[in-house]
Amino acid sequence: MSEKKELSAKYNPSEVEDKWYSWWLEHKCFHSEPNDKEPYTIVIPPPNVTGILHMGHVLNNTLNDVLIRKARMDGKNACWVPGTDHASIATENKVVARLRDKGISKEDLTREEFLKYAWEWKEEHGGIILQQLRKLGASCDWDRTRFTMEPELSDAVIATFCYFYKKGWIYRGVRMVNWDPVALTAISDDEVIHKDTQSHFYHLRYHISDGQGNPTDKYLVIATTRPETIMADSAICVNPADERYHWLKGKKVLIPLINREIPVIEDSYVEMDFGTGCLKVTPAHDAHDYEIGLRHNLPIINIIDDHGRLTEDAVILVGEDRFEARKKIVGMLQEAGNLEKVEEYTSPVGYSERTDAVIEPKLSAQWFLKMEDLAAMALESVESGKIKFIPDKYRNTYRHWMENVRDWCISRQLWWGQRIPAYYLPDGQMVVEETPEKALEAARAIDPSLTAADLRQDEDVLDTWFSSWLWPISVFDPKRPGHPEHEPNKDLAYYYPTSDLVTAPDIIFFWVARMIMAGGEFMSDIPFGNVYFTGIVRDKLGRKMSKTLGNSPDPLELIKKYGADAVRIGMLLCSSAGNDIFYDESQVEQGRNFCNKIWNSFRLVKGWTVDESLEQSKVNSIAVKWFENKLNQTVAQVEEYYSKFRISDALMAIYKLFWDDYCSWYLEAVKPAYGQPLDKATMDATNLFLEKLLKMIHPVMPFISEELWQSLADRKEGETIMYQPSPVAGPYDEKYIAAFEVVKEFSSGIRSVRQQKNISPKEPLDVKVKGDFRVEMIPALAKFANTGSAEMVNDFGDENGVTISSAMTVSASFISLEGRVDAGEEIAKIESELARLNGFLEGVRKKLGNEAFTAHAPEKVVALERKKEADALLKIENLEKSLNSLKTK
RNA sequence: GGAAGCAUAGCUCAGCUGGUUCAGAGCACCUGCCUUACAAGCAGGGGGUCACUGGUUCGAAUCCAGUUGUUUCCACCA
Repeated sequence: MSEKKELSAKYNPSEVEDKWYSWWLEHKCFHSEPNDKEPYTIVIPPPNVTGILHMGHVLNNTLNDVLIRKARMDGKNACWVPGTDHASIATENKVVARLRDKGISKEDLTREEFLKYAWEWKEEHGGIILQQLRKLGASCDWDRTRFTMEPELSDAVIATFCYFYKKGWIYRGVRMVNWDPVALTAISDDEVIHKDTQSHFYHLRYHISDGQGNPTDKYLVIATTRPETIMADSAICVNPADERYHWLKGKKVLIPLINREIPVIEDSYVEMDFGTGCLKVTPAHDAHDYEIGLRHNLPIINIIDDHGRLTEDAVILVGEDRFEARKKIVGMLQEAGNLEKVEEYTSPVGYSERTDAVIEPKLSAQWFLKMEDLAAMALESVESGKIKFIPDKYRNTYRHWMENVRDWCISRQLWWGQRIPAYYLPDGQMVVEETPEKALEAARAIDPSLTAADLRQDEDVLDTWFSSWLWPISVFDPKRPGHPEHEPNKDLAYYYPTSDLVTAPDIIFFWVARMIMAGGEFMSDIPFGNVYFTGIVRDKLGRKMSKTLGNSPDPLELIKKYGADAVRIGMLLCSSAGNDIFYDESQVEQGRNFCNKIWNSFRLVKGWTVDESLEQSKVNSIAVKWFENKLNQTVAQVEEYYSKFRISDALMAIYKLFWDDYCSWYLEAVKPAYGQPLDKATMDATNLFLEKLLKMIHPVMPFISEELWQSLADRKEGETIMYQPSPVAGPYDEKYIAAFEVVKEFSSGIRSVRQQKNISPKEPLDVKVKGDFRVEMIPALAKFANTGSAEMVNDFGDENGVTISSAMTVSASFISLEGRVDAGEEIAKIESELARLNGFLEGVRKKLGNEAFTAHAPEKVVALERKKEADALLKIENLEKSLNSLKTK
């Protein structure tokens, strides 16, 4: 890597990124094996196998990579396990859509044929996202890549199902589920999104029956948004306290159009002041109605099929789509005189998160996992502080959910996923076993005459989260889930529990909580120590990034344009934990500029020559000493930020250290005149500083740091910055740093005077300094501000022969510039400063004069006030002298 | 409807157990500069009643209450 090449004035990331990523892979830099070091483990939140990298992934994986690279440099055995999720609904949808394009309908295929297509498609298109992560610089241990549906992990899922079934926690039940008529599956409550939807409120007349099934003139009015379901009505319900409807007691009414007779019942569920106070009860198509139906033993009449079409049982409009049927039935009701009025109405309607179809409440047989005990344990893990959430506020959300948890519907009516290992005997009995062989064995224990062909396996597959919740365990040892008696293998014993989890808050229940449950159940231990919740990436206007809005940039394009390091910086700069990220390309631009700055600082130093005979100048010695202190101070600060997961603060501290302190002050201080050599001590110090700085930026900017680190010195074969120890914070002298700060401020002040007075930076200025200013710092001031003579004086004023024409103060130091300025202007300036100071002094004195203050406030605070008073007095005194000397001129 | 969080410069956010880190940072902005590392740069500069109203306190951006705005989560009325 040491070929001498002219370095370009601009950093070119694309040249170095691929080079180093392949180099890292070649040298197995990302691979981890258990050893005697402390492990640091992260499992990736597995992206959908068919997913494409978006900005959310960029944020999440950048944070993961920063943590893992930092841990690696801190000497831990860092292991980041990558992988993908089979995402049953999303993937099956994609496969179905793909087949449709080919003119093939899922219904025409057998399960086996469909799965063959799905696997083919997965092999072809799956895992693209993992390739994309490499572009970002993710240092995953690719040898450990897992897929939630690979055979071993599927076995783990099946074993887990059997385990809980045998424990009695998995049961089959008829429940009102959220049916997605497009995906043709039930989805969990959490996957339903309620959106306010503009619809209509139809007021319908139900005539009272004469007892013979004939309508009378009397009628009641119900209000509904779903008139197409009236054929499924089982009753009309009113509140027993509603006096308006007491006359209805014991009456029967007729369903319009089909004239079926249904009873009027009473239930306090009905709100008297909502709608008309009469509710049509449709147990098959509404969750609440179902509950009422159960209470009152009402028949369940299902008139909507899986596709959302009306069935034979509807009597009318058979075969029509539910929304078509709604339109038509409204016309029919109107014609029949049953439509009293129609109101505009906005109500929340459930949509499928995956397909955006309107959810149809549907009664069906589903599998459930009891949550009570699992949730109690998972809640305790967080409440007790064993697992920390960052930011802490998510504990509230978590607690609320855990205390109100409902049983988990784990079955999905899909093919892509782990098929439920329940086998039905011809007589309807059921056995649950891990393999068909074991199932047959169990079945034969019931009926010895049975053969494999007699058993019918359940058609449903398991919810994808039922495999993801095992992830922190199964990626290491898939034999453990479902078999807590199985001795953990070497990997699991070493890497579990993992260290930190970085994920988005919207899957806190889907995934985070359930991993905690699985960990507790199968490992008797938490799955991770810290959970860092990222925000949601939004655009500048605060909108969620989405495909339909087209406001989501393609991360790969960004990487191509700005470089991966720049994209990482851009993402991190605006990401405090748990807050949403307002993404703006200008942040990535800032990242790119930073890369370029680093690059050029390297170019500068690289161009210097050393003259070993040269003594180190005073300026250089000051600069080296100062920067060493400053560096140590910043390292300590950065470590503290990391320990609190304040990644963007850590980055900003490093950014300022590199750019402001190192480039703008340190390098400017030691920079030799053009073509001049540098002394060896300073050169060595500079290289050492650069080396430390590169190590500090490596976790956030892996590529440029490796590139420059490799060219900074001759490296041994296979050496990489990835495994260099993080800089350790040495002691630092805060007073020295503060003294240098005064130099910086005076330098800025003098530059400012130059600009105002149009004095060229090349023209030396004479200055006098008084006060706390450290004499030894004068050479630094001279270099920064180009002072001709700079000397310390005891006092300003004519008696010392010093003419004051411009004065400034920094802390308790004063500086004067001679004969450069208009006296009137200076007088005005000083007078306004005096006024400000006197006001300040007055405030301080008032405070000190307040007995309540001096009596109650801690001594330290009072002392501080007294110091403020003294400092102000000193400043005032000096300014007044300056003023006098100006006025006497 | 229930719960939680947030409100500080044009933007994004720091500001820990009230007091020199108290009004900050980065970006953006304005003014000079193509000064031999970098115009993706350098130097300088302006900008905020800390949402509002009360309270506690010697002292409040910070603690308490209320108001307004906002975000998220949960539940959902047919």
